[in-house]
Amino acid sequence: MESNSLERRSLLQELMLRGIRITGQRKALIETIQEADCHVDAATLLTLARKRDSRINRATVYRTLELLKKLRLIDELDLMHLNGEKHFYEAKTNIDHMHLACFRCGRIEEFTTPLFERLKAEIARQNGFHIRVVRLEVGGQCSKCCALAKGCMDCGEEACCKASEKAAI
Amino acid sequence: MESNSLERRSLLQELMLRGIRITGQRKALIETIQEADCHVDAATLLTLARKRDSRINRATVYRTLELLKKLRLIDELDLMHLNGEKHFYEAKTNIDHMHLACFRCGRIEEFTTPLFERLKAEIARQNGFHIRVVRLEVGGQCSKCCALAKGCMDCGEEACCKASEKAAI
DNA sequence: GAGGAGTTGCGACTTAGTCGCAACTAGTCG
DNA sequence: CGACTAGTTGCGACTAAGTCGCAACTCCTC
Repeated sequence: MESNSLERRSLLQELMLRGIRITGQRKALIETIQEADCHVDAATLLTLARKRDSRINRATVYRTLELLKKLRLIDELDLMHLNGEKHFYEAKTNIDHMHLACFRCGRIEEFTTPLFERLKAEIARQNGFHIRVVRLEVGGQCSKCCALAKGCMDCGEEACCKASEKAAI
Repeated sequence: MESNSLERRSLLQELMLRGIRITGQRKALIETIQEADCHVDAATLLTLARKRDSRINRATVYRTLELLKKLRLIDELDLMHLNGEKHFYEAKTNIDHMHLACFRCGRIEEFTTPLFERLKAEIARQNGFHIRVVRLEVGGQCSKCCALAKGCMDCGEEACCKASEKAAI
């Protein structure tokens, strides 16, 4: 049975299943990541998690993120450096998805298509590569901004969104 | 006519065509990027470029990379943070390609397939998104390392490469 | 060859992320 | 229950990537 919506797993449960020690700090951090409505960076995560457990230290944030990354429970993103050099984190979803970052309004869209899975399969097959993590990030201009600007910001005057429509046929 | 090999353009020529001033520093940096046989990070780029023009300053490296990125003449990569937090740069190719980073031996493979272009087209069409940059990075274990290790490092004892083969059918 | 817009070097600064070590604690075992 | 200990944390100092303002310089045009 397939679902089109992205499901995120319960990180805490996964940790316990793997026999990893649950500390107050880890609990607070994980809950913060899971209940955040958007992608959080390390600094924001620290601030938010401190509301749950004021003891949390910056080093613990990085160490916990490292742990969760290694266990493949979270994904690390750059979001095309829309907001400087920081990294963003999100709980992994049942199927991989890509991120579309609008350089104009800064909005991040998540998108998934069966083609992505097919592409991954082809990568694995053609290169004999065992895939552990995939990161597909797209930067450009979202549909709303294209409509607003009647074309694309970075191409100057030209209505280059039309070109991309053509290319999509 | 399609070619399967990745062609990189002459960055210097592109700059001139766009009426951008060619300075000694920019020339040295661009030549360094184009003649590097692998992906270079900012610090390495500085060191290498100084062999051509000793005046070059660190700030100029970052400013030039920024310029080339904005003009879409180079791509910026993380290579899955295989080597810490630095970014890597390469001259854009005629068709987009993805990077496969082996967590075991550290090798970077470049890979291209028509499926990637189809995926980009689908992203553009389904979301009305005008794509400016795409970055697809894959981390895992390359075929050589899978063969050597008779399975996959990060899955422990299990021969998880077989699982990925199965998934690729 | 002169003029000026654009570029650069310098150096101080910011911010992300790391590390060693002593103190603490979650979970286990008796 | 209470003690034990491997694993985790806080602290604080550190590294490394990247940025910025400003004065000096230089590429390009005329």
